Formats: sequence, C-alpha cells, structure tokens
Amino acid sequence: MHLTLHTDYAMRLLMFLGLNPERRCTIEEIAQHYRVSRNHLMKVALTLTQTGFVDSLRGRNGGLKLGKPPAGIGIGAVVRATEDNLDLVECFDAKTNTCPVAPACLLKQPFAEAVHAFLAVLDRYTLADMLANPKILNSMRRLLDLRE
Amino acid sequence: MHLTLHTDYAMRLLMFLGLNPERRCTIEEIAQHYRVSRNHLMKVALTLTQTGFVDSLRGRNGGLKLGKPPAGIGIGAVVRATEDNLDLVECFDAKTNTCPVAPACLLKQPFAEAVHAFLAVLDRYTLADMLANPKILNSMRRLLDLRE
DNA sequence: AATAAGATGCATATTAAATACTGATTATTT
DNA sequence: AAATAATCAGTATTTAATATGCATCTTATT
Repeated sequence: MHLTLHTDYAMRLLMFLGLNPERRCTIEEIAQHYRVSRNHLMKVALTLTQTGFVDSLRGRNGGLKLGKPPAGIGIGAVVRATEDNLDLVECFDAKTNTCPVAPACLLKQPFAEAVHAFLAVLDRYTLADMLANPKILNSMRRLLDLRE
Repeated sequence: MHLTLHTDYAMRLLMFLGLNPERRCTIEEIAQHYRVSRNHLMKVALTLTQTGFVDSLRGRNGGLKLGKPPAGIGIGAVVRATEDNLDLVECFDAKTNTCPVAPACLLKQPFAEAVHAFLAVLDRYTLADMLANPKILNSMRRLLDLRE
C-alpha cells in the first residue's frame, strides 16, 4: 500500500511555494530543487491549479504561488485530489469487480471505514503545520545554495 | 492507494476456510470457486501458513484449514502479514529515499499516524465478523452449486 | 509403488505508474 | 510587432511492480 509519486510531488511543491510566499516560483526551479522530472511535476502543478490549491500565471515572469493561505490547505484534501484511485480492493469498484461473493461479502465495510480513518487523520493537518518547523526552511535554503 | 491482490486473495481464502470448518479444503477448489489464479493463490496460502493463520497438510487428503479460531484472526494482522510494503511515501524508507528535504521534512509524521489509524480500524475486526452474515454462506454455496 | 496434495524457485506477462516528447497557448518585454 | 518565457495539453515511451504460469521437489496417504 503506497501513495503515488504524484501525491508525493504535490506535497513537495506546496511546501516549496509555502516557503517562498513573496514571489512566483517556476516549475523548472522546483523540479531542479528536488531533482525530479520536470514533466511529471508539471502535471502535478496542473492538478493543483485546477483544484485551486495553486494559482498559476503563464508567460514571462509567470509561475506558481499558493492559491490559498497554508492553513487553508488540508493534507487530506490534497491527497483526495491527487490520488485518483482510493479503491483499496477490487470489489470497491463494481465495474472492475470479479469476485463472485462480493454482493454478500462483509469485507468492504471495515476497509471503507479504515480508509475513512486514514483520511480523517490527514484532515487534521494543514500545509501550515508542515511549514512550522524553521529547520525545514534552513535545510531547503542550504540545499538551494549548494546547487547553485 | 490500494492493497495488492495478495491481500485480497488472503481474505477470500480465509473466509472460504472459515465457512468450511469441518474439513480441509484444497487450494485447487478455492481457486476454482473464486475463478482466480491457482498459482497465485498457492503463494498466498504459503504466506498464511507461515504466519500461522492457516494449517496446511501435504499429501493425499491434504489441504488447508484455519490455524486459529475465526475470532482470533484479526483483519489488521492479516493485512500486515500479506501486504509487504506499507511505506506510503518514498521517504518512509531511508534506503530508497531521494528527497533532499527529507531530514527536515514534517510530512512523515501525519502519514505515519494515518497508516496507524488505518490499521487500528482493521484491528477491531476479525474473521468471525466477516462470517457473521448468514447470507454469505448461502451465496457461496449457491455459487458452488452453480459451478458443479 | 502410485497418487494427490502442498512447497519452492524461476520465468514470463500484464498493468500501472512515471517519464519524455511535441506542440499549443498565453503573457511580457523590447 | 516580434521574440521570449512561461504554463497547458495530449500522446508516446520507459520502467517497475504486480500478477501469473511453469517445472520440479517434497510429503503423506492409499
């Protein structure tokens, strides 16, 4: 059980923007900072833009900034937006299910409840919580300096 | 985010054994019942045998039966045994992590907590709960009859 | 001895995810 | 107006994880 890199990158991107609130950051620079595929990050940025977590501006001097204040960006909401398949087991999706016992099976309930609990925990945290530690800002700055 | 078929099949296998407590069932017949790969199910059976959830006997008249009473088989424990990679994000595993911010990042904590909550819910259920609905027995019997 | 079952290891196929590529669109600067 | 720098969009390719298949070995019963 794991989340996709899509979600992982989404969180990193949001953290980067949260640590640089005074300006627009380009996808290019964020990708370089994390040493991550620029193309993939671009799709992540698109998802986040379409869901309103990020505000994008095209053209020269364009780039990304947060679409909401960090305290308004819930981790659970981001995961729900970026992780498109939260169906834990085959039988969660009637379309693809092949298990003949599914209609009478009692397994779905606890799994659904477990996913709910999982997201409920993430809903208690926001991007602001992720930025609370001053060490992270220093660490990111240092890494940026090293690279340049 | 999803569990592997390995876990899915493990639960189905345990339910089948739980519904047929009076005899040993062969992997072959369970695979046929769910219309599932016999080879894959065999590996699932091995995992469950090695972790004690299932008791296996080789040779003629051999087969599988539950290794413990249904009320002693927790869903959370089964998931932990069959799902080998519960590392939600890359940085959970220091060996494979590539994110340069990981040491200072605050993201790990909420995700770890969320997985914990997820498993805690499953720990509240046992195989006995899954077998509580008489409809499932009927449904399985009917499907078995149809097939033969 | 023959047979029927699980155990084991290796090989292959399938699928989802990640990445790369190409071109289009938009805005700014000169 | 032209050049440039950025995001947006769609498609194709690569890669890795998962699932499946196959061959052989071991064990127990008849």
